[in-house]
Amino acid sequence: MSVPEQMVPASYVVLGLVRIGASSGYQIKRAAELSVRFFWALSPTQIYTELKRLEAAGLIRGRDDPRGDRQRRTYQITVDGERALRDWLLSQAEPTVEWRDEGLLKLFFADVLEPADALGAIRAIRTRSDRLKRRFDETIEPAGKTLEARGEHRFPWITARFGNDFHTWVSDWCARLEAELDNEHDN
Amino acid sequence: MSVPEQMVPASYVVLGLVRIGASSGYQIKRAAELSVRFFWALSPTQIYTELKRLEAAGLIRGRDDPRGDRQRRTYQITVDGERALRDWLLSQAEPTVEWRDEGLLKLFFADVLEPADALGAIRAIRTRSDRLKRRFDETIEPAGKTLEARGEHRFPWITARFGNDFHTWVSDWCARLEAELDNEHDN
DNA sequence: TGAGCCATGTAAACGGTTACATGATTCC
DNA sequence: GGAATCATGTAACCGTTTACATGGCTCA
Repeated sequence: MSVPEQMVPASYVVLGLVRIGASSGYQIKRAAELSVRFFWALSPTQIYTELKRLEAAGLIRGRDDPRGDRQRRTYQITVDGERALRDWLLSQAEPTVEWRDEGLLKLFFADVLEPADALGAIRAIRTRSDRLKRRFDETIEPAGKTLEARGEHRFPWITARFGNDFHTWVSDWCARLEAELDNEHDN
Repeated sequence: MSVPEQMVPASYVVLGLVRIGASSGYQIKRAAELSVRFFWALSPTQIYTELKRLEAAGLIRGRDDPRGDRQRRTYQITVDGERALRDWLLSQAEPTVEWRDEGLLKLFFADVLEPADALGAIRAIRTRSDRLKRRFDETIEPAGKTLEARGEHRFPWITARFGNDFHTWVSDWCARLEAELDNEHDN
């Protein structure tokens, strides 16, 4: 207990998902897929190693909880874990952000291309956001809404709305730029 | 030449920046800081190793070009390099995107906090975007505008406007949400 | 009976960052 | 004379992904 342990944001994702009800590694994997994966991706490998580290640090407590002959280990957050989660949530340092977008990279270098192909670079970003927006409409927002309707948590839905609104905004921004450049070409 | 070599997006950033006029590693570092760094960060280490790899692959050609006694190596893109850059720009695969945002993560878990502290999580995202928007206003957009005014490239400016508009949008989205939640609290 | 999901991991590789080192030039 | 900038790198580490492996359960 009170083992300091180096915590990275991914640690808090796993800790937080255990806190709000995902008890096994597999459940965390599925919950992440329906929620945080668009602004913090987690691989199964990472989830299982993080669970072991959190348990060693005393922030979660695990027990073997098989379903028939199928092995399973479930976890719950400890008092130390609650405190660690709150401390992180309340920490005043500017939250880190990292964005790696091949689409914007291609847009940046689009001067190298013919005008028609440069337009393709914009369209690629728009198409991608349209696809991702559909994911938010069809699965991520409904999942958040269900939680909210059950009176459990509201911020998962709010965050899903952010993702949805963001992709709508990107799509519109691209459409406006395409129209602008199209117009030039016609003159 | 025509060495296939494994190219990652970072390779194309370096190749592209050489293409549009940054000739030495240090110049690439500075150019990246004023342009692509917000949607694809590059460390100096990466730049110098990437330059060597690109040269070994025949995509750029380098020569020692010291300034006085101060060493310097400058590069220019080759015909193979031009083709590799165009092939990447024209590739039809959906452009990759990766977003890791500690701010949205904290928002997602904000149910754990008191309403007043949850509001702090939103404000943190807004404050960060306000700061980044200032960076776009003060340095990144002007740098792109200068290029455009000189009739060299227009897409660096367009991309800078995307970044600027994006942070404006995020800030507004957060302000609306804060107002919404504030209103609840008053009732 | 076989596909798909539930469930948990290990080993190796990968892309990228941090810390550090060196030395010249410019400009106040 | 000293700080800031120009200029290039190496070694070690870090977080994450990919590929792979194992096996049980569910349901058409």
